[in-house]
Amino acid sequence: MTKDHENELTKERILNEAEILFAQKGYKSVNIREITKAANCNLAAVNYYFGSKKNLYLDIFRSRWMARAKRLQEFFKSSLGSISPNSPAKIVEALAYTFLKGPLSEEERHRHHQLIAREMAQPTEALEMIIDQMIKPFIKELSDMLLPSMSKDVTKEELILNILSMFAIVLYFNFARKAVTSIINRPYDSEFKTKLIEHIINFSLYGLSGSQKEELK
Amino acid sequence: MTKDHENELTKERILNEAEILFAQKGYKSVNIREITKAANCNLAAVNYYFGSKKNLYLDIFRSRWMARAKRLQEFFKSSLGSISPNSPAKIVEALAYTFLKGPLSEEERHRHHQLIAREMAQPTEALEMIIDQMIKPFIKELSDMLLPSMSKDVTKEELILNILSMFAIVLYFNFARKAVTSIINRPYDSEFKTKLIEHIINFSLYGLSGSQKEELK
DNA sequence: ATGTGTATAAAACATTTGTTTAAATGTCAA
DNA sequence: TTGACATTTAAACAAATGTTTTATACACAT
Repeated sequence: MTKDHENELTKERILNEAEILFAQKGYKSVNIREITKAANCNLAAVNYYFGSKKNLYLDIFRSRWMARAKRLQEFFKSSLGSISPNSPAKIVEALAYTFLKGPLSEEERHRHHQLIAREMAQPTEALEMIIDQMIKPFIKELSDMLLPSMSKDVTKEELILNILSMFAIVLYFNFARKAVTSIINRPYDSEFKTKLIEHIINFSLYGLSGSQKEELK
Repeated sequence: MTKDHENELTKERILNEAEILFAQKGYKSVNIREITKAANCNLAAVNYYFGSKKNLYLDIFRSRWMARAKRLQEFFKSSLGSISPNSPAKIVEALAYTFLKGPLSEEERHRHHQLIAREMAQPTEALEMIIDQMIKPFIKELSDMLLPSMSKDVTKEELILNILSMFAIVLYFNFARKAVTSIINRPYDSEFKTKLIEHIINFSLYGLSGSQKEELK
């Protein structure tokens, strides 16, 4: 097949299956034979299309992960509407909804957060790209949105720490599902996720005081 | 050397070096040759003392990680003092201090959280043990401490979610250091950690509202 | 000193794994 | 149909890796 006809079926299948496997098991634990087997193609296809296993991994971040992150940010922005300035409550609600329900399927969301969690635990070139091109700009936007509502003596750095803490929670409940379901002792189903969103919004806005007795606050 | 004399030097050295390497690079990315080289012993020593690489990994959790987790919990409890009941503020302060300063060295703390983060992303037998023997009992204790201060309509499950969110933040700032320092654009030094503790306490207690303008709360 | 069990050492082994090669197959334009 | 190029396939390769084996060194009770 010629390039013109763009039969990328094989290449696409490899990207799809490899992403699933890397998310599930991590880079080192996945071998090319199981990728090509899952993608129903020959062993040599990975090196033929991507040059190396390492580069396939990076390509997944370049072509798949980044696109999805962009989708998430677009979804977040459009779900905020055009009313500006937005209250912190609205922003947090939109964030929690976007990253726990939102445009991604359950499997996609899980994959997305598994991959980024692995990168954060053990950074490769991919992390630098993600931080520079996606995370930093997004945090900048969020900072600008939140800043008008913040107390004067809150520094930019403190604001960023607040944003990171929200993401830390979202990340945790997405990538540590096994631990969460085992500790909470209930399945990670749609009903639980609804409770989770409610919790994350409440905790991000008010912390423990959001659950405390009125007279103690 | 006989068993009586307990020359565990080699075995101990292997445990020490292997833990460092597993924390840094993950199970699959560490090979026995680099462990035994770091521990200054023969290649066969791992299989001689531990039977297999897998079992060495599990032994690290059994003998090292669990002991350290216990140390942390003891430190937390003793830093709370015997005054009971404790306010949520006191509890959160003691938690943040214990897990970000506290009894562990910087390297130990980093290792500790790297290992548990990896287990949560990709559970092995170790995670079940950790959850059953350490995390669940600790969460139970914290729940009992916090419950008296909670609003009547807060369920036990919601309380656990609150506790997990606090740990999610602590975990994140400990295991994702590279990402954090890159985003914040400052080194992960003692000064930063002091700010971090302050932030975690404030965010865990009051969320974003702890940084908002008074008139907007 | 001798024998017994422990510990260390070096080498060998069998798999696994990423990559390369070379041949075969397929596609399409001229 | 033919030639040129893209794709697929099977086989081979070299390096890495967990484990086992066999021999040697060591410590200590008898």
